[in-house]
Amino acid sequence: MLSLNYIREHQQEVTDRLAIKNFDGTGIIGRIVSLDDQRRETQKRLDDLQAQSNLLAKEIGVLFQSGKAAEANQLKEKTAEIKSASKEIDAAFEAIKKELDELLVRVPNLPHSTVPAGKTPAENVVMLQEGAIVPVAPDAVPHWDLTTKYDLIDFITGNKITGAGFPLYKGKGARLQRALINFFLEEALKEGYNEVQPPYMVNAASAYATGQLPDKDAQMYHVGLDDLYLIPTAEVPVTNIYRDTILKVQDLPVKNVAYSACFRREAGSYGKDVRGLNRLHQFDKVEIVQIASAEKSYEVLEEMLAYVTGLLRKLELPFRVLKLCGGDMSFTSALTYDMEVWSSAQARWLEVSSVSNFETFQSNRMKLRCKDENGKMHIPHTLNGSALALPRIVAALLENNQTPDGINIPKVLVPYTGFDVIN
RNA sequence: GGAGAGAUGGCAGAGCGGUCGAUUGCGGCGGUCUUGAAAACCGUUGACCCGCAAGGGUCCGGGGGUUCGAAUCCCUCUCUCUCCGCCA
Repeated sequence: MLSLNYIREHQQEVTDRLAIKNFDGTGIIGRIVSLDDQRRETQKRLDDLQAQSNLLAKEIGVLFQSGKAAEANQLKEKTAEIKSASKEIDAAFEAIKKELDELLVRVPNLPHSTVPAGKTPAENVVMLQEGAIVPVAPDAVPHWDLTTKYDLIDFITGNKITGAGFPLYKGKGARLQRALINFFLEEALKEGYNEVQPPYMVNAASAYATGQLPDKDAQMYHVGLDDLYLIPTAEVPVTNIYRDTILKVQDLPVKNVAYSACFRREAGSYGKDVRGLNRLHQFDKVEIVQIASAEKSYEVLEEMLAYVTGLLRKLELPFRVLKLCGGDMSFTSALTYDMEVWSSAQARWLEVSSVSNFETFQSNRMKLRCKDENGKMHIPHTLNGSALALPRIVAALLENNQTPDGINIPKVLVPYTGFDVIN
């Protein structure tokens, strides 16, 4: 979330920048500032009463100990008055704080100054496009036919076991998944990331901290009996490692990588978007997460971007990099790059990665801070990116590499798959 | 799932109704000594909120209660440990 002080001191700027994200902040920002004014004033009154009461309690203690019970009892009456007065003010104080918190967590992050305005994905800016988009043979088929032809993925049985969006990977399909996960993890290790295996369910506090709650609660699966959420991405548990912690500034940047299954309800999706592997309720992803100093975070973002595009090159996939426009950015992000690969048989771009800088938005929510050599506190920036999400990579690999004799596996993956062709 | 014990500062660990934000040890930081280091010795060392400051307030797992006053008493939740049961 945004810091209250920043909102107070830059009301107009905040409202203007939120507008780039298509968020109308005119009402809510004013309300937040006025609530904060009330909060400060109420707290002052409460603190003063409390100070009086503390003083009296001490006096009473001294009187009792020196045997002056009558005087002590006289003072007690005074404290009763203070008590009932502070009770009322305290109730008001709590109500103010509650409303303030509820509003504050609903304000999106501010977009970086370079974020282009725009309302729809069509207004995202193409930063880079690489790899030849070679037209495939006229008889090329989309991946959902290839997975059936080579018995790689059984959507029907997945449907029976669970429902739509929960595919069953089989044989070389399953092995290809495992190979990709290993490849992505090994590459991240070479890049200096520390591997972690996080829980796949998180509590509400964690989901709030990274910004999935309260904004996107309908996107997550919720386990009602235990009040836990299935993770929509490893970002949630991995970033929450650092919730309520104080890092040393010299330990930055912190670089973690995690493989996890991801679960998303994807309510409202339909049509060609959900065909085959294009959009699933359960999918696999390797996620990189960094915590960096405010000064370095945009360098780190570029470095993460370069790392992800490097993976796509190694997989020999044509790709492009988009800088998201305000309207297409997530609630939490200050700047996001999306990576898309070309899916030849569908003749469309598929998003396979999204790398973002959240600046202090998540750090503020989760009370993540770092201390410098002089003991001064700073708020570090959090960043993350998919490196990479599997299903659409698989879709593109299958479609782009299909030949009449089978599907060729990129050289770099062969040590991981143990086979170089699917036929 | 059953029985018991516990949750205090970076860590260990006192405190069990009043001057305790908290003894002490370790660790960290600064210094003395030393050619340098170690050892020894001295000092220092939590976070948050309001305030220009002085200062005030809050925090001893979370929430609630008793009391003039709670780290200390009561209730409740969560978590941890030990034993038993079950089990990948």
